[in-house]
Amino acid sequence: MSTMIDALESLTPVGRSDTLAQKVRTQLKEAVMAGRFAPGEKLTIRSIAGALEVSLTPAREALYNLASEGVLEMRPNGSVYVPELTVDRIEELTKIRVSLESLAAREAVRRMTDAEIAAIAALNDLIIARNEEKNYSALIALNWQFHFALYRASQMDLLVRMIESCWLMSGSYLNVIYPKFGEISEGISNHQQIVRALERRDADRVAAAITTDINLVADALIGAIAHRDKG
Amino acid sequence: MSTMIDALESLTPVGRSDTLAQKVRTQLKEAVMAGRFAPGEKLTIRSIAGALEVSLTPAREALYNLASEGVLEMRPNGSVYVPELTVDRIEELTKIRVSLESLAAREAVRRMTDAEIAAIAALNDLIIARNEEKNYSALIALNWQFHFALYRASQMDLLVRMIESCWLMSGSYLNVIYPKFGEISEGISNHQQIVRALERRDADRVAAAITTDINLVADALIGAIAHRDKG
DNA sequence: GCCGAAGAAATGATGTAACATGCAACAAGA
DNA sequence: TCTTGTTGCATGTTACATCATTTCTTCGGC
Repeated sequence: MSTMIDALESLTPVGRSDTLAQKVRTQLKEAVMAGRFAPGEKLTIRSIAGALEVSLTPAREALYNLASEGVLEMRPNGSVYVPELTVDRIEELTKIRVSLESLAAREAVRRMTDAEIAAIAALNDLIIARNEEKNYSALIALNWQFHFALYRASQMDLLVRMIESCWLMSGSYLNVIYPKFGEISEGISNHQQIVRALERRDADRVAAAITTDINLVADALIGAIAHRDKG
Repeated sequence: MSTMIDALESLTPVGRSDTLAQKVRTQLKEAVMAGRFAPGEKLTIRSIAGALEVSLTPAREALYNLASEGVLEMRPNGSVYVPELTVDRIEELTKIRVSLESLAAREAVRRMTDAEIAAIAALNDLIIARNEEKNYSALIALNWQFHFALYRASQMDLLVRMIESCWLMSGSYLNVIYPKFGEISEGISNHQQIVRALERRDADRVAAAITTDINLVADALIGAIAHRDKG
């Protein structure tokens, strides 16, 4: 009997084929985060519908959904644009992220199991490995997993959703700085600090290290923009 | 000639009538915040479309928009529900609000002009007056204006939007506690503290008073829920 | 009386057409 | 040449028809 239950539990939920709107949303999100759209580019409902070969309805829904999430920008006439990359915007986002992610980290420390901490430490080892291999696309994905494994441990769903929004909003910029940022040893050593502080369950140090992490990324981004605007 | 120009200048821009979707959104939002829907109630696209006499398209857009904002809750099958009022949810929202609104308040203190501070003080005087008159619906509206006049002074648009989301999410609960809460003198005296701290441009005290304000509301809400679940 | 299957109703998802609005190129007149 | 009015296209908005899925109802058998 127990084997049956195990078998059942091992089953992965049937690939609930997403709705078209969700598929469009996913594709758009990935395209934006990969920087495949030019900042300021106008995304019309019909152009998206045409490119992805769906009708206006799901295209519109995906577009407006991402706009309400802040990943895209909606102007008063209803047109949707790819947000511009400005220093002010990054600085604002950074302050918000520090605030929200520190909170999540502190709550996570209180509720985290040893197993969860070990899982995060393991993720960090993978990150170090990928960094040495200079496999930056894998590194970005692992970095996401590392941080959100921590935040999810806070057991605050709303908070995690808000942090995800922030990451999506800044995500389009991340690819601007890799691989440059990955090569900075500070980022890696700071991740080590997060893990160590977690193992000691020192909420203050975890929050401080998270803050450092966010600021390192922000500095790299602002540097990249300054470089771009100059050259 | 000058009279003609004066005539033009006297014209007021025509009130750009909102789209149907926006009107539906507004009505739904207000209904939710006024507590006119039962917690857990299912809101179908067709029922909304029928009640407001619009087609499915704007009804659907408004519903999904509010869901993505967290005001309403979307289940995996696409159905939209009015969120339940739980202690956990309120506690989570409270922590997030403290985090975000403290940040906004601190930034606001740094950038606020004397005129803006005076405007907020004036709003507070109005709040006191409405409270004495026991005009609680006006009080709720003024309280909103008071807080957001402060937050907007931070000049952080993204942050203000996020705070608005939090207020919308907790807004449906506010009417549960008024007028009970309004009669608590702590809320009023604490507002005084916010104004005083602003006038001294003491960021720490402003943030502390804001935190107190949020926690007072949260306590009142949790008390109301406990009372409801008991009786 | 309880359970389950077949059918019916409700509901969400999608496509398509018609409509309204805004914008830009273009033409006519001063 | 500059201004202004016009026209056509691009685009968002809304309604409606249709399909697929979920959910409810009902009825028959155990």
